Amino acid sequence: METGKKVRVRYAPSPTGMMHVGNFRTALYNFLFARKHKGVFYIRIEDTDQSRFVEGGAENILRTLVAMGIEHDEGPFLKNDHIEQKGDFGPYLQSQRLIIYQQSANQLIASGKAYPCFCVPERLEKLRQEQEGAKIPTGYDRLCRKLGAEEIEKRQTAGEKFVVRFKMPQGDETTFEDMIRGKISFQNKLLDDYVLLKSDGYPTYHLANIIDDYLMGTTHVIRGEEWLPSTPKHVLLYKAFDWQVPYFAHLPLLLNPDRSKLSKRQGDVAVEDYLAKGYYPEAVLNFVALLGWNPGTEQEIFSLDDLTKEFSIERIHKSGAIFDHNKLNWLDDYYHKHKENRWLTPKDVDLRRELIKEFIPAHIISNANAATAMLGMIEQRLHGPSDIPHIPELFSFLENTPPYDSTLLLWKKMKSLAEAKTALIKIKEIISHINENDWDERIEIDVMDLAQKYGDRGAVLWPMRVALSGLDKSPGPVEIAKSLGRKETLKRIDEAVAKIN
RNA sequence: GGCCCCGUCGUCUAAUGGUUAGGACGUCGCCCCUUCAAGGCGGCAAUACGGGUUCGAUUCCCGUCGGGGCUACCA
Repeated sequence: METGKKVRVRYAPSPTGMMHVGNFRTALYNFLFARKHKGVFYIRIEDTDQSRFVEGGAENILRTLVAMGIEHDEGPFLKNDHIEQKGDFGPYLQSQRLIIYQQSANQLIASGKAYPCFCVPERLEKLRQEQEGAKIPTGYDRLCRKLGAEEIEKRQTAGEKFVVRFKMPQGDETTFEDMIRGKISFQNKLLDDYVLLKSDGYPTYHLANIIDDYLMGTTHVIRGEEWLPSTPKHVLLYKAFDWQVPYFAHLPLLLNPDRSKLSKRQGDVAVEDYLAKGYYPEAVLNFVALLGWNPGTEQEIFSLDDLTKEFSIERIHKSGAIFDHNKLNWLDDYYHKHKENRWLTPKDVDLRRELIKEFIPAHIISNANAATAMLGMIEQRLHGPSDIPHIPELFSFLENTPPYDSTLLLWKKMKSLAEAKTALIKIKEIISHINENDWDERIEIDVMDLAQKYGDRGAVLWPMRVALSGLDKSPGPVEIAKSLGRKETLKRIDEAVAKIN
């Protein structure tokens, strides 16, 4: 690593809507790297594509970062839902820096390292099709590179639209050192005269990114692997400006189960989606941090502080990692059971519980005790937030007993249904004496007491459970009775008794 | 097609020349037990393939195969 120079890294999202989990991981690793080296972590918004502008996109990203507990030192911040900027290298929104890019592009033209190109999109499209048809590599044919100063001026004054292209040096090769992958080189002759400035006056990513990384003092560029192929273009641009090239680290991609780049279409990809579903931010962060990196120990649970202490760029992997929901669910469940280890979610706030509440039937919600019991029962048996939408199917027996055969009421150690009937009648007798107000506390004591006296607990508990749920597999009978309330419980037992004749 | 990157259980990964190739998730089985779930215990499961280098390769080199990314006036 460079000696003496203070580390400055950034997260530079394009505000196109939601925050992709892969982008979140990039932000997290940058954050961790900065903290680890006592450097600066700043945010820059790369809003140079007018066609992809999304109202509120930048605000949304900032909000998500706050929700995930990732704090930056410089850049845009949200105050009362409005963006304000902090730091000495601003503005941090590229749309506010247009003049800088334009001047830089002109400077490159003046020094002969870039040139205006008047080729219209239609020509470029046709060219590309011809190249594909001829099965030769696609790319700009450098037609406008040959234009003389006179013609350029003539066409510009005539008001012809143009872009500015980089004059790619021919021959030789460009090599750079990636902190994760080592030395990588590309042949210059295979590189395109790519566009720096678009005809609408906005810069492309390549131009704006390099200028800003330089002007904002970026020491290390930590970004996704999808940028690896364009890195030589970036290196050459730095050199054209005679600027020092920063260190690069290209992170392995997050993958779909089929190993393609993690994308919408194959499930949720936005951090906001997971948060909205009731996942704990700690679980998402812990999970994502371990995709492509680990400290080499057998530790699985990491707080943000742990990560800050342990993180090292040397231990980042080279190959992509599949986003496996099973492990995310397991981690989420861990944080659900170990509130004390959560560092972000207020201990008394439980989004997951709020989401489950929405599935409790109206007639139950009016009975506070029953509602609490049902909530607890459902909560305990879910395998993760992804189960929440399936509550209606999973717990449909709470609404209505599914049709079931009376033989299901027969406990495996019983000889005849008459025994089951007797047991049910005894259960009914006992619990019908319980006062509505004492229901919650007495039901368990009385039922278990009866089961104990029977000598064979199953002889009481099995028929009761089936009577209440209509299922061969379900939560315990007492749990269900509490969730159902006194009236419904008695009704279902009566129905079961009536089935046996 | 061209360029670049990658390749340890199904998944996330540990082990960078010498391990019975370790852990976690999932899965399967057992125990517990009123069913299920939970919990406890245990099992199955991997170095892509072929050549080298070496006394010895998961580890270093080459090739093959496989996967992915990029190939825009998007980032």
